[in-house]
Amino acid sequence: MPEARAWQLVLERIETDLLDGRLRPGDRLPPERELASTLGVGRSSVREALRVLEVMGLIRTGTGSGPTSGAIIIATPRGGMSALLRLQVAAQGFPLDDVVRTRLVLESAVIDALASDPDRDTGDARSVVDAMDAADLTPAEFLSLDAQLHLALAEASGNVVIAAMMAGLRTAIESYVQAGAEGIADWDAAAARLRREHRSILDAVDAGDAERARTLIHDHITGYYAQAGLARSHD
Amino acid sequence: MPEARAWQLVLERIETDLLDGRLRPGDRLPPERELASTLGVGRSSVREALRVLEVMGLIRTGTGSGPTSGAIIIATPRGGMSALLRLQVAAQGFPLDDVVRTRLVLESAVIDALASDPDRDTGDARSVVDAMDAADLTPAEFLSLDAQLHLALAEASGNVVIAAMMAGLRTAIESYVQAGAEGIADWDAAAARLRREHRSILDAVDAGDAERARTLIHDHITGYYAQAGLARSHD
DNA sequence: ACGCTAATGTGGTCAGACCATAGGAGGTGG
DNA sequence: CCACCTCCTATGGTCTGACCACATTAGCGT
Repeated sequence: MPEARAWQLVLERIETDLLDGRLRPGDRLPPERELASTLGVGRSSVREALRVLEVMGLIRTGTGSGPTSGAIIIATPRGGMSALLRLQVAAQGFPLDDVVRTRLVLESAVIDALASDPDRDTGDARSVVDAMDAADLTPAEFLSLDAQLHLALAEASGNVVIAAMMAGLRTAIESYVQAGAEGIADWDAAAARLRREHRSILDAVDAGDAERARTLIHDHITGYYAQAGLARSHD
Repeated sequence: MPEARAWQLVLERIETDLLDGRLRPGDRLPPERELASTLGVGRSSVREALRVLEVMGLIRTGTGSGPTSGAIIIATPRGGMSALLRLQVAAQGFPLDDVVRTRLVLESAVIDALASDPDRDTGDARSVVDAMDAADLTPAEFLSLDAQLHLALAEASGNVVIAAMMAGLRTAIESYVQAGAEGIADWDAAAARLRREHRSILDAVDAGDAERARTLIHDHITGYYAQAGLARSHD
């Protein structure tokens, strides 16, 4: 039954080491050659496993010598989630429509949690909104700040899983959002509207009006996708 | 500027081929050796990229000859999402608590969507609930069916992104759920309660009572985690 | 004590070899 | 002509060994 492929063995070993606490964030993995001989597999198999961990955001690899070299546990979930969602959308495993709807669900949850949390800190989000007032922003720059804003809100809600998913969903549809922006006739008017909506949402959140904030964010997102020609016939 | 590492080049090539429609689900990738020579990289670099795609659920590889051999685009997001979330939880990138809260958000959204959809089909979910009535189920079997039930609901809602995320979140905390079950003193009573709650939820959904269904699913999940000793102090 | 240089440790990559497997081609016997 | 068996071929899976690039460190010479 030794069906397990060599690289899976490496992956499993590292996973159990993580679960059992033998490996913790910040730790360095053994050198590839050592891992290979320890586990009785070839170095190429070790590398395949490490590559997976790297793309998933669990490790960072560095050449050379010293404390920053080798494979280090970092556990930054953003990159991995983005890569996964982007590739799945590209491969048509995730319909664009479902991505947008999922974003709507998560965004609503974030806004709801924030508005209901008396200890909320929307300072970062306010800063981004202020930065979006600059008059000479290109659509690309504006949309980049928009992504930052929504991400800042997700982070302020304190749920790293949701924040990672939001970042990933946004990345996955980034090129489509970009393309949609170019199809908007009066960009300045659209941007002005988005600015107003952002402030309204933040005001509702800071006022603790969860219901109003939820409605606003819903309309904000569906409105944009409708205008950019990305939405289907859903609510 | 040829900073890109060889395997990233392979990954990018495949991604752009997907985005441009040169590769579609069901298609076969060129053989590893051919890809390597085409892109001017070594075969091991190609393999590292393919390994990433495989773990993310984009391709399936098969040895031998014929139409089922080679790397085939499949785009089944479940496996990739599960692997990512499981590893991130193991590496402490995702706190268990946030995973549970995210599950709550998604599950509520699923139930809400189902209850509000006049064309809903909860037949699969009903079947699983019926199967859970078997008297001689071990806790492990019972929990496995429970996972199936929640997944069936997610699928019935028609959003594959949410379904994949739910499956992944469940996988990520599977071992903890399992451990929690063993710590429950009166398992039979707990299981009976879960059965009742499942039926109540399905009844509310089929009755189109979204609000009641939402409340029930919330209490269902938080109740279990509280009993299994997995929950923190949140609502 | 300082500064340059060589050695060392590490990931990144490639080339080549071999194995296991699955299908197909082609021969062989009925 | 067909059925079966055998060998060939294409493919992924793995290992080994060899380089390279890079960053640190040890050691040497002044």
